[in-house]
Amino acid sequence: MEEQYTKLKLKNQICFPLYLCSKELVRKYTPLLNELDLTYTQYVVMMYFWEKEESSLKKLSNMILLDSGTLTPLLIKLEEKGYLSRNRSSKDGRDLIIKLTKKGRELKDKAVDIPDEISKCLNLSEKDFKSLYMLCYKTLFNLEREETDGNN
Amino acid sequence: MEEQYTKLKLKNQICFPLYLCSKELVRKYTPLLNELDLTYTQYVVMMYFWEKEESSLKKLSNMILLDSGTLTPLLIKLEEKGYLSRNRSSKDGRDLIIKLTKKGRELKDKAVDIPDEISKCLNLSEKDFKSLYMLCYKTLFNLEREETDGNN
DNA sequence: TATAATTTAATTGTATACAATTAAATTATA
DNA sequence: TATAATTTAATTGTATACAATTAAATTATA
Repeated sequence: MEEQYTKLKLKNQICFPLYLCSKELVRKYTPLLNELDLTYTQYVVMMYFWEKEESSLKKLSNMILLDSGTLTPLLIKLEEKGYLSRNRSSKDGRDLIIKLTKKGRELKDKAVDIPDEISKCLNLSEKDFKSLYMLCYKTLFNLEREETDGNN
Repeated sequence: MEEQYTKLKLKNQICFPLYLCSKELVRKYTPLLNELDLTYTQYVVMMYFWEKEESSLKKLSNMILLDSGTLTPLLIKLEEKGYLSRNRSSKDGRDLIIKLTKKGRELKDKAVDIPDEISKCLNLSEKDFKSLYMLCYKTLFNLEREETDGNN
């Protein structure tokens, strides 16, 4: 008859292992990223710019799902480290244009071994890796869809 | 020949969707938990105590993988809200014994619908839910195993 | 048994993360 | 065209999260 509380048990939550997984994985990155003087979120931003070279804050924000409240101070730090530049768009004075600097581009070479190091810690089969990957994106898609869905 | 940087692309990271998934799922909880005057982490702690009624900080810490630096201020807040009590163990003065209060126990009834609300947002099939669940715990196990493994 | 080593929680300092608000610039419209 | 609405980034305030350190209590050992 305790049935009504079953769903509240920690072991029945998906959020809990997801949260732990993400948190502990980020923690694995920390010692590797310390050598590049980056935090995990800064690393995500740098990965974005290693691919894109240049982007507005808005585009970055939409891609990595972090708002200006998080990104503005973080980007200022990356600018201070010399990895990025921040300038207003001449076309639209509201937009902030962020560019990878030479120093930022060079950092990529120092980061190149990190994915393999992490893979070793993860120790997942190709099949499991792909399943987890797909399920995360599927879940993310479902969660984001609700956002714009309105109230149905 | 760009091969060496392939693994650094955001779309090839598992950490990134995991991190987004966890973050966005936590964000789904926020409006529901606001009604109970809880944050997500506070909710996790309360779920733990709804099952256990009583625990030391050490046991809680081992279970939810958060250290005293995070938990001490959080538990103080939950104590101030009247959901938990905090007292030193009489057996071992280093241990902190945390107990669910009557008010904390009553909060459980207000939380009982949250799991279903979240399930709706997640919108995963039984099969996908179970896969994601297992993969998260498997990954978590692998990540934690490394911790005690030493350096092999 | 006195001291060293260990264990446990608390504290300190830094870095997100985000809701809510503010400020500036642009676009839409009366 | 002047004003209202919208868009964008920055700011403010609160709450984690964690590494490193400190302080108190207990346990191990010389």
